[in-house]
Amino acid sequence: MAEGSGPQRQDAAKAGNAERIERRSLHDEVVGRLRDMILKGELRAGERIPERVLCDRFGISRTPLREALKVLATEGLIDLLPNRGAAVSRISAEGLREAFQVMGALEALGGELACARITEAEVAAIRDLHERMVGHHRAGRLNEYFTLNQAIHEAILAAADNRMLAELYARLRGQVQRARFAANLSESRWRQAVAEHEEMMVALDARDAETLGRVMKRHLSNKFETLRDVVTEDRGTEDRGTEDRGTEDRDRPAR
Amino acid sequence: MAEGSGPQRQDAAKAGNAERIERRSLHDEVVGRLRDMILKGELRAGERIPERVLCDRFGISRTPLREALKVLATEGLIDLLPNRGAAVSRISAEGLREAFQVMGALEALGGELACARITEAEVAAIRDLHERMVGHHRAGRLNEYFTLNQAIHEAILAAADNRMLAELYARLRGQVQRARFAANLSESRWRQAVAEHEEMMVALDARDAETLGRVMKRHLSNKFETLRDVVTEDRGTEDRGTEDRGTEDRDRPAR
DNA sequence: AAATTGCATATTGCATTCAAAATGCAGATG
DNA sequence: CATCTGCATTTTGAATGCAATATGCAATTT
Repeated sequence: MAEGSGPQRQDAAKAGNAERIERRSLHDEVVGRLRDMILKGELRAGERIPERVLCDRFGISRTPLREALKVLATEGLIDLLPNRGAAVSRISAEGLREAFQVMGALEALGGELACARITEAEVAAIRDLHERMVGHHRAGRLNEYFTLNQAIHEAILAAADNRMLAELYARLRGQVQRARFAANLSESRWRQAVAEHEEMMVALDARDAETLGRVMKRHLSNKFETLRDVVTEDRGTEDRGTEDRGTEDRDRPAR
Repeated sequence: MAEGSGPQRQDAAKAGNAERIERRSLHDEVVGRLRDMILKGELRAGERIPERVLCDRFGISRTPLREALKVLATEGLIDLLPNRGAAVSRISAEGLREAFQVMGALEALGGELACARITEAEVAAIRDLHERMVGHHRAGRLNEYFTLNQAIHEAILAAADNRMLAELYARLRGQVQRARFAANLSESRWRQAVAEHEEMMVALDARDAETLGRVMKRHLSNKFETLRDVVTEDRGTEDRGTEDRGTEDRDRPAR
């Protein structure tokens, strides 16, 4: 999507296409792109982001970029230091705790609401996800486990039929996800998590809203406990091979 | 050193701001001002906001204004229509329900967390607020009742010691507040609300987190029920197709 | 006469430009 | 030798200008 040559965007000029023409404005595009970069760890926590660098990278002027930065600051992904530019926000252990508490409440709510509305088919789909997830656990496939784990939570939240809830949850999850706690997960914690998921399935089958909510909340709380041990030093980019520097220094633009 | 004021920043301090150093950037200032205007109803829901008008009103150029609009759009207070400007977002009955569900979960969480951390002095302060609130109820002073009511909820949330929670809650409350449900409150509903607050105090005194959370959640749910009746009566179920038919001056509850 | 089309105007999106603050460095000063 | 001060450079904050899209009106067509 990085047609970085010209600021002009001529999209979908072809006729006969009855589809909706995708006309995202530049700043919207930039918001999405930057958000991805931060969430994927391409921009590390604490890293300063000179406007010029991003302008060059995206091939746009500073105006839409600055608008995008304001949006991301509102979402909490970056910090805007007055007259000193933007920096990828660093999530503290304290902030992590707070986020997990809130996410726990939101998940619990999602579970409760889902119990009231979910269809048999949706439950069946979740059960399928669950069983495949358990299989991955037994086989020790952590990555696949996490993918399905997340899919299950998303499916429950989707069944809750509350856009605002889903949106807030997604935002918090985005912030938390940067901590990358996935890698480290002791066998006992993992077993515990799977056991909690079993409880969740039972409650969901019974449409027991209160129990489901309570279990999910506890589940999140335990998730945080797991994570807290890992974090304390919040830089955990394991899949980016580009870790070279020490703690925090901004890199030279090098252009 | 250089003389103080340049030709820039002509009437940034229009209202006689003799406060701290004007360290706030223009767009920040504008965000706050616009948010207030929307929350206070000076800009009505659905109203289009031409950039030029606001630029003239604030005496600034379009750049910081546009940055502010992006932020407010992220907060959900305005909608940004591509190439067609901004409009104050209209909260639907559906959105209201969703917001109250989420707020209920957040309040419940706040109550639970507060039970674990709150000090005796804080409880005493809340009890004082509560008793004064009950007095206002008995005397039929609705406005004073609402003020203290809000103060109580805020105090509990503050005791929860979770900034993220407080921030999210404040944002949702802002959105909901625009519906102006305060005015109408039947006697029976009012009594019920006070009774729920009594329950809350009991649970808080006992530091019974689970009960407090449950009660607060139910309290919010009932609050929504009250509000829903008012809203549906106010304007018929928010048909989203028609934007402005005779919108000269509707819903000004004249409080 | 109603609907459609073409043009003029207004508004938005983005780029560029200008001003102010911050940062870095060299020289002065104790 | 360490620290402070003044200047130059860099970077951010805000304003203006230009191109593209939308809106409104009038003339034309059926």
